[in-house]
Amino acid sequence: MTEDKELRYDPATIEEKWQQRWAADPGLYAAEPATSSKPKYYVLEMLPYPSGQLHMGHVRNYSIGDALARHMWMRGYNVLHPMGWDAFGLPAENAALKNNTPPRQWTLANIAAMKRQMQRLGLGYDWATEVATCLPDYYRWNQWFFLRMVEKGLVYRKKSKVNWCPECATVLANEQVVNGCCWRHEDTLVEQRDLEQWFLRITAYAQELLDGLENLDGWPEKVRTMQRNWIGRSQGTEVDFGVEGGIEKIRVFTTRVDTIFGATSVQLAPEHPLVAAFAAADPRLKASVGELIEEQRKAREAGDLGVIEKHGVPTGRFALNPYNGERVPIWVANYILMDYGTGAIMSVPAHDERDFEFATKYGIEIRQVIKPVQEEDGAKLLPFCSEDGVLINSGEYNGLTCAQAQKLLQESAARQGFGEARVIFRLKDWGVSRQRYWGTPIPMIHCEKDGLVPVPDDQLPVLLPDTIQITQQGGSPLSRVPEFVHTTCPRCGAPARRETDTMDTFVDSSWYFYRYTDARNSSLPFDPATAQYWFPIDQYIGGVEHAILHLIYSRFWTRMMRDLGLVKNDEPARRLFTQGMVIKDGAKMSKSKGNVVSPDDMVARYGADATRMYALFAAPPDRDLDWQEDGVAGVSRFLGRVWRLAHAFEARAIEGRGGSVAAGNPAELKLLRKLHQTIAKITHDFEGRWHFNTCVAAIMELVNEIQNADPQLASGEVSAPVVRELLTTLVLLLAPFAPFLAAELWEQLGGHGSVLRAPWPQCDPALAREDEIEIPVQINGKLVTLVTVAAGSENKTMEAAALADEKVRARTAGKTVAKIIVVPGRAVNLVVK
RNA sequence: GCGGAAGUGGUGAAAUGGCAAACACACCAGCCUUAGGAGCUGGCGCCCAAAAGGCUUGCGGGUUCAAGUCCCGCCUUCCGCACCA
Repeated sequence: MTEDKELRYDPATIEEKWQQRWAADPGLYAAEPATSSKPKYYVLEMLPYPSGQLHMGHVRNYSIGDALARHMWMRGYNVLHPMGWDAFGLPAENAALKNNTPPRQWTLANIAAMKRQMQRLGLGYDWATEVATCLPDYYRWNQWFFLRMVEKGLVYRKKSKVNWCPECATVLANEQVVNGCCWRHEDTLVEQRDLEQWFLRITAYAQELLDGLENLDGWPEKVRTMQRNWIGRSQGTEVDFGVEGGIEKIRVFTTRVDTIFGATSVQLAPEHPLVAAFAAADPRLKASVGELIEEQRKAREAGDLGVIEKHGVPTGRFALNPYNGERVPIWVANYILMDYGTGAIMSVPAHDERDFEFATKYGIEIRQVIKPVQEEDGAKLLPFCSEDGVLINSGEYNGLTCAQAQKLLQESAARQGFGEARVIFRLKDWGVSRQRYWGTPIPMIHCEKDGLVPVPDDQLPVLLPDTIQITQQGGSPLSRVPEFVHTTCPRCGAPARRETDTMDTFVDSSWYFYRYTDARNSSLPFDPATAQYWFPIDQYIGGVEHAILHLIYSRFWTRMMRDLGLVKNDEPARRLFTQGMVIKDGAKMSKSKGNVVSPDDMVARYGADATRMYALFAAPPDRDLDWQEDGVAGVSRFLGRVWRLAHAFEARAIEGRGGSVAAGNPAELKLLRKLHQTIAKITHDFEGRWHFNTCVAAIMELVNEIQNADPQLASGEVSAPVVRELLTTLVLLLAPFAPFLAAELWEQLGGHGSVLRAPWPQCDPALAREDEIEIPVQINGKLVTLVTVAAGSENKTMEAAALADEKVRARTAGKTVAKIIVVPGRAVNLVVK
């Protein structure tokens, strides 16, 4: 192939040209209305936070989604492929402080910059449905949903613990607490404060969210497991212990009521209300409890520093076991959590590891009440925590199995009114209050006379005031905007105050994908019929870091909307794909490590096609991807080869237009066979395996093969129609991965219309089929030689060919062939003695 | 500690239980030259001077005619969860 200036692959020029063409044709990536006769396909990538810069993780995420969307378009689907911005959140306020730029302005500028980057990458989104969650058009529906949930009893207010930085005088999110200190004031310890917070009753759906996971077989097992653990269903019994010399009861939760005759103490969480009551009359107890609370607080802040040493104090009071009246001491312990179960347990050291540890430390009696079914000699007997045993030392329950005893003890408690069977969840209600400016105002009004009054629908949206000075002062910034705060009570008309907290930004992302289906609706969040057409999402793609929060909130929100009659589906997404991280030099890209690769840089050096294609080629999409710039250069060189190949034979390809494609000689057959094998491979991968790395490799193999046949293509041995078929099909196969180059070559080869609407090539199995195959011959499982037989040969033929081989004969001479295994079309193995 | 994923050349990786290392990157040798981040040809797991041959998918067992792939045990790395009663 001769080198020529005009023949040099110049991605910048090509990509610039097509970016402009696509921008001028907004219908290209637009979905058809629900009346379309085509089958629908909704492919969605998680919307980004508009930080102002795409990172490589985004590029990878969107390259996967875009390849899929383009493929589905070519397969004739009505594709919805939208994009938007998760545009509320604290960084905008921090930027405002730092640069004195209003959050709104900062955010919108970032959105514009990132949108440009996406367009530069050639991502095929329908920008007509673009959503930015910080705009009133969007967040008014957050408020609308909030009001609907108020009506349904799914919203309530309660005091709750929050992270509080005394220096900033504001609430911090958990992720803003670093080593127990404020992220902006490294020497300032974060306090736990009780604040009135708004909660959404996600726990009302706990069981349903758990059950729904069973049917989500299009989701990774990993994500389902994480959600199952997060929801944390636990089945057990609540039992009331009496307090000696008092009328109070201590309600404990236990999953092992069968061990209750082994309860030798009752343990209370340091923040249990009864502890405060006991401590009121006992200054020493009060001081000790203060320590326990402090230990728990530290452990909570330390996060993953591990389990703290168990520590407790006796209260000097006694509890009464309701089953037998036994008197056991009441302790307060730092390993009991107030916000799980009832904040109190019965401690059974013989059959619980933690209780065992505690009782050993403090010399509390350890009384065995379960005898293992199989006694193992030598094994340490206690604590014995399995349920595989029978009861002893348990009065009338002796001899029962654990399961039998649990049932009878529950029934007995219910009958006598001191307990009942209970299911509890680890999942807690969703605290959505944020004392921040840049979020959705919570649409409630505080009236002295009427209390909490919802803002009427016709007064929505409650607009976020634009003119606000962001400062480091404490409390909700909105509380310092008088014109926002002062209003009148919708009920009585008296002067009243608006709620000044804003909503957690996870509210925004819980339902944004519904808005895409009807993004400009001004009377409802979206049209239910349109949503019903598009939902559930056929393929959702994003990082596994959202496995819990975003994806569980979304599942909750969908069910909540279902109960409002807005949607019919229970689940938002049929299939979920979690792509791997992009790493460099073995570590996650981060500013502090200085190993960040900028997408702009890659695009400027190698072009968008090469950058995207490398992101798909370097690893299977679900695995972590190690970014190596040499690899991008390699993909760019490959695209250059495609470019030159197409140009070298452009004239012949055009000449071949309309001619009949047939394999008239061995050279043509060889090329067409490879072509159809490649079609089959890539088509198959799009149907589920998604190994786009091997798809790109297959295209490279095809190009290598065509290039090797360069002389035959040039000489005319390969006919013009076959040349055309090879090149145009190559372009079609490339289109989901390198859309710019594909569009350019499609045009140059005289393809009709947009390559995006060209039909995806069909594999002709007859052409793809090899007529001769090489099969391995093994002796006792070890490879000896390869023999060539006709494809589809009988076992007998394969066996004969193997036995006729010289090497085989040499090695079997004088020995007995005991057995011959023929794997049809695959292998022959001789068992020789 | 519990749960999950993974461990294959110098590197990224490939391989429906049937030829381990496809496709690339890097490297080496050569060619070409308009000297480019270009193109072309060839080589490239390990042992052996080479050939012949042998060895090789974290380690150890097993199943099988046949194991990177299935089973059991162990080691390492990464990711979740972690006093949840």
